[in-house]
Amino acid sequence: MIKVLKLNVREKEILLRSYFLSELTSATALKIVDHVTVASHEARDPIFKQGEKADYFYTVLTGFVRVFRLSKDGREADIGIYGPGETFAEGVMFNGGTHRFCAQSAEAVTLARYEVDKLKQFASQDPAIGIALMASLSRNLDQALECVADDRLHTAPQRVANFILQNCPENANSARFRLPFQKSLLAGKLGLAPEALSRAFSALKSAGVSVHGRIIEIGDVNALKNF
Amino acid sequence: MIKVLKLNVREKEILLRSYFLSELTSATALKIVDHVTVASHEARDPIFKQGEKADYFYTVLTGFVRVFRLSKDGREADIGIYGPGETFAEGVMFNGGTHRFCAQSAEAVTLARYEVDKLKQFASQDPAIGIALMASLSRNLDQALECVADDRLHTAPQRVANFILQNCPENANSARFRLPFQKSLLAGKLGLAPEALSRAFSALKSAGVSVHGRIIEIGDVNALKNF
DNA sequence: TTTATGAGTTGATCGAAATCAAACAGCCCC
DNA sequence: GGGGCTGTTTGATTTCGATCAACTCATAAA
Repeated sequence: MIKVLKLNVREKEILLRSYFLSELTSATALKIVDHVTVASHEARDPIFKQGEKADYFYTVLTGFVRVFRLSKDGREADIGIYGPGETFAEGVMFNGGTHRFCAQSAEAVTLARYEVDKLKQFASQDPAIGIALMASLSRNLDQALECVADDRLHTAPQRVANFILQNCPENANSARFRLPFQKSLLAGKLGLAPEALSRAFSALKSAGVSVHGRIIEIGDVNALKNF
Repeated sequence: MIKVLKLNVREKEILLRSYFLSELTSATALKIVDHVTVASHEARDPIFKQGEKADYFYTVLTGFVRVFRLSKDGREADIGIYGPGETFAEGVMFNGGTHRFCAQSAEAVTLARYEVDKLKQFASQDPAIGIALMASLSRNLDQALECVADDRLHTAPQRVANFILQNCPENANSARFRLPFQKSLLAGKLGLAPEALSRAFSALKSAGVSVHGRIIEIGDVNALKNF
């Protein structure tokens, strides 16, 4: 079930700090925010499906969104998980206006929706808007390329180690953090079956990683880097 | 060995028809072309290396370029092969000015080089330039996401079948084309070892595909789609 | 307290592709 | 023609992760 609303104050705050809009002067950002609508989705709602006409692209305000390809035989492959402040599906502004992937709320989410036509119009008037969109596209492109390289070079435990390291403060040698979403979602993001993720965590015990529910504890960050 | 030159007439033609510049009015495109330099590389020359400062991004004029991640232990994973008219490494305009991947000429290539600073300046003055760059980024993003999905959903023979189908005319039921580059390069692009590509071609014989050197013949396009 | 439900783990098996090794084909050069 | 050199193929083996199935654990519902 979707509810569409205008932004409240808190949502506006989040949006202005998002990767996309934070690149802009506040005057410009506010002009865009004025044309944004909010969509709320319950857990596991479809947001859009591949093949559908694309009228919007999105920035996540709260929750996590799973973007995936659905194959002919019904299997799904995740191509990205997007959280608060991240923008997804901006590609539809240039690829003929059709979604090439499916998107689904992993849990209850609120999304800011940008109208494609409106944003195109804005971008054609103000170079700064195009540049901010480029930065967002570029960020997502880098992540996708990183993902391809990671898939092709590293084993399951190594990919999990990488993910953990991305969530550690840079300098400390021991750390602890909480997974922001379900393990099954992380598995998909890393291109693994849930069983493989579980086994990968086991394998990382020897490198000083311990897992209690969603809490990950890292005993020795350097050991993990060399795994 | 690199030689840097100004564009000749033929190269200018190719460049104006490239995915990036063809999005622009010819006046705007010509203004950009005026600031482009040409770099020629022999086969297997490094073009840039990951970690290097990035002063340029590129459009291929002739030949093919291989972009890849080099891992700590010296293995390489391709993240893209770029041919005539395609633009690569535009991401460096926004990711802090450092190359995150290596690029190498697969064979003798000529490249058009755009100065990052100059292009940023142009983009901040003329919205159309930003939009053209976005289209290029968007194209490369789509390809990268497609690649992730393909890797994760399909077996080696299926990925090869997909590649072949992309090179077939849409309607005909039998077709024939010539690989534009070495099989080992194709293997890398598809995330396969050369041996696996070879075996994948063998597996596709049963679907009516025959291979003689670089010539690929497809007997039954529909059979290939259902492989 | 039971029962149900969903997430996660553990075990056993299977399959796809990497790896290692060797044979083979084309091609340029002497 | 013979000798490299490179690219490709074929064969044997191994490894990683998917898959299927059973089981644990926690939480919610009855």
